[in-house]
Amino acid sequence: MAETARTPVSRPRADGSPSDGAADAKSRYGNRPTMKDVAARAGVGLKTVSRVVNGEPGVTPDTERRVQEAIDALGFRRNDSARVLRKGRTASIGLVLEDLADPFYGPLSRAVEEVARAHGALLINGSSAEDPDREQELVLALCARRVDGLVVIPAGDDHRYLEPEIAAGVATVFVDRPPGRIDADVVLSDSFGGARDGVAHLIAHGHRRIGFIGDQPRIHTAIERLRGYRAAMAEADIDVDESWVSLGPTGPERVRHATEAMLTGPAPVTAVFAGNNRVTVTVVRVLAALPRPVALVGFDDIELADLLSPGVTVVAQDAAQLGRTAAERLFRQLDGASDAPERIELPTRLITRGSGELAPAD
Amino acid sequence: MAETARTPVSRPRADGSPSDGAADAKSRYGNRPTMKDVAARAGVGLKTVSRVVNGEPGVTPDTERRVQEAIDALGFRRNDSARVLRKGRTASIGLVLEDLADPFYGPLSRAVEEVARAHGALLINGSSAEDPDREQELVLALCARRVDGLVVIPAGDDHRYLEPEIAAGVATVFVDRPPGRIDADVVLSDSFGGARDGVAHLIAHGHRRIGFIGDQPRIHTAIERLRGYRAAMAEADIDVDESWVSLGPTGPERVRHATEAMLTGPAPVTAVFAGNNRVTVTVVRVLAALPRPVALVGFDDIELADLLSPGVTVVAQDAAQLGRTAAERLFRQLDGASDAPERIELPTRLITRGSGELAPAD
DNA sequence: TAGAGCCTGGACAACGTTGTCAGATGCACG
DNA sequence: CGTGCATCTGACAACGTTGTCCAGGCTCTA
Repeated sequence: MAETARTPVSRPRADGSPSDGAADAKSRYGNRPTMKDVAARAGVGLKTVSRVVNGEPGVTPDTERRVQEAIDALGFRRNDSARVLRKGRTASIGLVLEDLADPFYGPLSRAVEEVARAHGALLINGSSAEDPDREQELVLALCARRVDGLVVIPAGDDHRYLEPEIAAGVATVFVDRPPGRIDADVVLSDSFGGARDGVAHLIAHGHRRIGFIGDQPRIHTAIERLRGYRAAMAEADIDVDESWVSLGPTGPERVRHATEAMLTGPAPVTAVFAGNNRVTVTVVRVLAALPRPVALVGFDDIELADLLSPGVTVVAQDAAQLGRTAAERLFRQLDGASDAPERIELPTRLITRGSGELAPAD
Repeated sequence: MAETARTPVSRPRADGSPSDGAADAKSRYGNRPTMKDVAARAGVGLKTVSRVVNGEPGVTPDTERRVQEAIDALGFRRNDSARVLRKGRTASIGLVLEDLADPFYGPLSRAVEEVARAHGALLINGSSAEDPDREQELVLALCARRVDGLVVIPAGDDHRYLEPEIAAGVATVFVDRPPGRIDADVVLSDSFGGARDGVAHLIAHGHRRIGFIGDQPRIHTAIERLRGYRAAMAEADIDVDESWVSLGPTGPERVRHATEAMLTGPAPVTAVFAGNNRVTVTVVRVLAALPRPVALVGFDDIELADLLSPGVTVVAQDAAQLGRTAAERLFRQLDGASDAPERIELPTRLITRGSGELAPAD
């Protein structure tokens, strides 16, 4: 399976230097040349090299050429760590999300990256795996790196640990879910409204026994979407049988069981509202194996939803727009705007494809 | 759409300090406390604070408590930029890929992150958008940050620009595609073998006129998969009509036209081999609209492929394993291993779901 | 009780860069 | 030929941290 190439290549450490015991800082980046080295080689002062490297004015073309030659000859590259220490801005921002492998976060992450790039900043990101402790650990690690700003999709519900950081000037924007116990900018999708519209859509197609399967109640969007569900039901004067509602982890097993339970319970549902993309995927699988059709509306769009039969009707949110909006807000903070924290809510969009328009089976 | 919260919050810069003209370094991180400040407040020496912060031995419990109190009171957080400068290791690695929003790269990126996390490193990533210049720009920016190592999914085909960096000790591993004109570790999927198997599968089901739609010929995997296609055809003694082969950008329009062209050409194909996930999705859409069934095997698995009718038969590669292997190899380099560069090729897996087992329509 | 040895704590330099400021150089002009 | 000015250059300190090394106080034993 694994074939080894033959050609050897020059490696660092290949010389006789002691492998690790190097005491004080020497030969640490494999002896990278510094501006001092460049200056010595070019026969100029340190600051002149700095000027050339940073394109500052006040260097004669001839001097500049000499410096440039020395840079090329030595393979010099400016050490941005030192630069950061001196200048105080790192030109990097941190993104903490739940799981990079979740297709919902790919476009969001990419959008944040694009905005960062437009502002000349790099993106450092990490996944919290929906674990509040890990979220905090990650956020604080990013703060220690002195990222200029943070975009956070919170896993926890208490962000007071961020207060000293924000006070110290770390720009912070929350996305997808609001922060807990602190006041900060946040960009959300309209979970409540989206869920209410989706459920109302099912009701409009004749359903009255409608199930709701959502994420863990710890998570803000789960609660909001459930609230939307209840609002739609109440508006239609339908009493919600609590066996129709299930919140919990979004792993396939739990969702499968929950779905099957409400399909076979005392008051079996004729339609299901799925609380997010992961739930939707599992519910689609369960429903596909059933003899009778059950209507479905899912929160979040999913790829290929249009090609299933029936196509999956969804309440779509624009992940890229969420990321873009948050990042832009972040850079506005960094550019010195000191508006009061704002809560921005983006609308959702109902996309009908068939599964939500099925009539009740009974 | 956007409702504004009322509550104001303490902002940095809210004080009377001049907004920007601050000359030399002062009040840059919003006046973050340093170890010196902590030391002064606790009435101890600078180094003692350092010891407490880093959990080094040699501090009496009483002193430690005093220091810890000062830290909490001031909201001190160690400045890792300075630490990096002093220590020479940044405990961060860079990941350059094509597009974070592509579902193929989500799990890969996540796997790299997990390995990095296990080694106490942060992940900085960026998208090259399949542009060689942008790849180089990103890679060099990461090198300037002094990342300890790089995982690169190359967009370009000449990586000599990395030679000085590698020589200077930046660990480097390429993934998914091999580097150009330099020798370095690389972790690949077996594109050739996978494509050959997939096409052979179609041939085994009676197809002889088989189309191949792939990515741009600049991209290594596209070439390898095409080579696999040709190998399978040759093994079955089938002459390839060049109208059956199409390489190019993987946007929906191009792929749609290419597919339609080979379905209606002089020697219309009865089956299509799709060169990657994006191509597959578009081809599925085109084929779904056709009256007669056309067989399809795609490279890369896609979500919900099992729920389409017919299910989509694919040659699956394990993106997470790709990322994990590369990252582990990277950290082995960082731990001082100085093996010769290796080329690791991971096997692919044919997953039959229906679309690849359709008989030829004519 | 004196000496040896251990433990704790702190002064200091260094990491590589950039801002400040003063010195050096060259040129034009009187 | 000397002065004044503008331009170019470099010495130096500082950013916040950690490694080295030594001083002082303590305990323990002979």
